[in-house]
Amino acid sequence: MPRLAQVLLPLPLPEAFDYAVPDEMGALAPGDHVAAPLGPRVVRGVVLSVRDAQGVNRPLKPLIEKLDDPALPPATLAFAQWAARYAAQPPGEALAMTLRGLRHPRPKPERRVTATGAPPARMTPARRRVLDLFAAPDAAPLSPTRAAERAGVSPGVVKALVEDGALVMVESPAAAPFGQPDPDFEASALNPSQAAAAQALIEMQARGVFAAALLDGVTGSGKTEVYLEAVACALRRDPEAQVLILLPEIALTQAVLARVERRFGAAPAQWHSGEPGPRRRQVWEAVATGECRIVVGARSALFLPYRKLSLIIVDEEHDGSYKQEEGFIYHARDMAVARAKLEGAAIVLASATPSLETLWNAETGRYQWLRLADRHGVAQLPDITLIDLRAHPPQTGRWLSAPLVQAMAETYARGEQSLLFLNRRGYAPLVLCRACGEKLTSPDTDSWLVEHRYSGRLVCHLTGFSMPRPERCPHCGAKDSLVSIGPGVERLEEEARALFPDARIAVFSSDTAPDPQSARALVASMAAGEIDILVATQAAAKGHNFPRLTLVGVVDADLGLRGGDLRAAERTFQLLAQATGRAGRAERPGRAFIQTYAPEHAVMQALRDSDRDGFLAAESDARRLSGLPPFGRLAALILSSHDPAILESFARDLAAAAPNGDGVEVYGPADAPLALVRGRRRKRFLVRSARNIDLQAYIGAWRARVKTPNAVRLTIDIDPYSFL
DNA sequence: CGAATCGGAACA
DNA sequence: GTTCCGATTCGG
Repeated sequence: MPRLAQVLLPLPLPEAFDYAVPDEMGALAPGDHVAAPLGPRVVRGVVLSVRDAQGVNRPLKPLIEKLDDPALPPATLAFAQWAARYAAQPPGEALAMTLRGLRHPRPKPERRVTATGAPPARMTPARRRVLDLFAAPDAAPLSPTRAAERAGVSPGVVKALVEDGALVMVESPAAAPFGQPDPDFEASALNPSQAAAAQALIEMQARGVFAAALLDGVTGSGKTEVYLEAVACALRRDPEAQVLILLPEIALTQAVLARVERRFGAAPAQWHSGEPGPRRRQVWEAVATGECRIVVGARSALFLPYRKLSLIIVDEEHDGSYKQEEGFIYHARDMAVARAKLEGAAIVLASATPSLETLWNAETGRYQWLRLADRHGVAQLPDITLIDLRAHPPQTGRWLSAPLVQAMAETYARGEQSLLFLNRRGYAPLVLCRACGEKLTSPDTDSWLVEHRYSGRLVCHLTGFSMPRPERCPHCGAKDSLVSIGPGVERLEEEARALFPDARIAVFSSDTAPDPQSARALVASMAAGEIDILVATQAAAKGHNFPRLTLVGVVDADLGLRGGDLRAAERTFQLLAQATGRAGRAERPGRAFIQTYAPEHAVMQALRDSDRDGFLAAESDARRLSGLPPFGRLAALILSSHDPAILESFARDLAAAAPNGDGVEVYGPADAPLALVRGRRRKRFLVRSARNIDLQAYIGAWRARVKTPNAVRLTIDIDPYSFL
């Protein structure tokens, strides 16, 4: 009986394709890679299933060959398909993410030298020192540069010895970019609270089935040590077990990598976009074969082909950068939980400010809730004061109120450090023309141009467009009529300099610290006390310990609350809690001042009282009443087109075609908050449903009722986070 | 995703 | 009538 294979191709096709399996191909199993003909070309595909070709009613093309890449484990394949369905994307898109690491070339073999035993034609002291490196019978080959370094000679000496025949060049496969971890290498001492949490995580894993835990502890409570014990436990329990540690950003990666290496005596594999291609290929293969046991990575590491994934850690689980907003839109934290379920693995979500969704899962008992109460050392939480800007308005063109300036002066006089927090890059968020009132925006886009004084340019933070600050208004041509409206960190720095001319002042934003190295340098200089006043965006809000920092001023606490998306209050609370948490981390007590026009707002009250649980309870009640996540499901449909008329009429057609479903409400179409981006006009629908409704199926049925015109792009965002 | 094909515009 | 280019469609 001829056989037929169902093959998933890593392309945006609506379903898997069937191919005939040539008789001579031999065994073919799900997960195997094959070369399949597609139209005029040959593409890679992955076998989903093989069955007898009975009742096939169309002629099938035969597969070309079986490829010898390591097969995708069943759970990896199942996860890719599940993820695609959840995100309402074609299944091949998820497979494409899984196969991403295979597209890079393997690293070139390393060339190293070793001694042949033959004496060189001529012996010198330098040559002697090189040959001595290989004197021991079990001496390992070294790279030429490393041999020269170790012997303290120039590279030419090594090269000459090779030419002489005393050394020989050997090629060996590139070394793995990770080591084999030893779970007992260097366990850290845990305080009682940490030990109890670690023990709970060990017991959770002992059950050997899917289980989730929330590791909930303020900054400095030592979450990392606790979850590394859980990692050790996973490695110890099963010599083949693999662990994934997910991090929101590359900037954080370095610190965590160092701690993992210290704990297990070996560097973990890294997985993020900054890694060179050949290294990613190596990690991909080692993950698939099971050779690599710990991966520390960004969200895309979730799609790697783990052979035996036993534990997933999601660090800073509340962080918004887990949500991928372009292409394949997904939330890595939520998908990590799904993957753990499919793998029968354990998962630990760690945060000082857990998301409402996670907290709700902890409250309802779906996740085990582990609280780390103790703070490392003697630091205490800062004393928080709300400054009502209606009562203490700064002068025009100034942004710091009198009470905050007073506190800064006291702090400076004591030789202690202040941090001014304003989550706004550049000098001014808006430039407008005094003559004609025109607001300067990016070409074909509604978003304002932000003035950057350091670079002298106007920059669009949305599209990346930038231009020199013009002399004349581009709209009416008036000269010197452009005025900068509102503050950014650069302008705040200017104000701080005017107030404290002798203070050492620095700005910390993604402009002054664009890469991890410069960020580390700034952090080090702050920690060393070389800065008196640091003006910072959220780049500095998390993770750094500044012992001499005793004052945090939040310049515009209301900033995040505007714009009105459903997580605005939650995000503001998380961000400001982290920012104010910077103060007073050592022996000195800290103070935080929060400038706001709405001191009566629940977010501000909760911040003042350090009442996270109270705030979240109130926020959670509000969401329950309105049926928003996590109490209901939410999805966004975003339509965009260069042609406003087609967009308008399609939006109307789509609205009319929305199926009536019990427990589903469709809102829209509405203009997206940024209605025009890069010349494309955008409209949004929002779909809300009860938790028990299959929202993806509803949207699928809806979309099938109307043909999307070619001029319109339709994007589906399940569980939207951004409302732009 | 990428090749093939379609269709309109520009050209001789 | 021919050629060229961008847009659209199709693939098992």
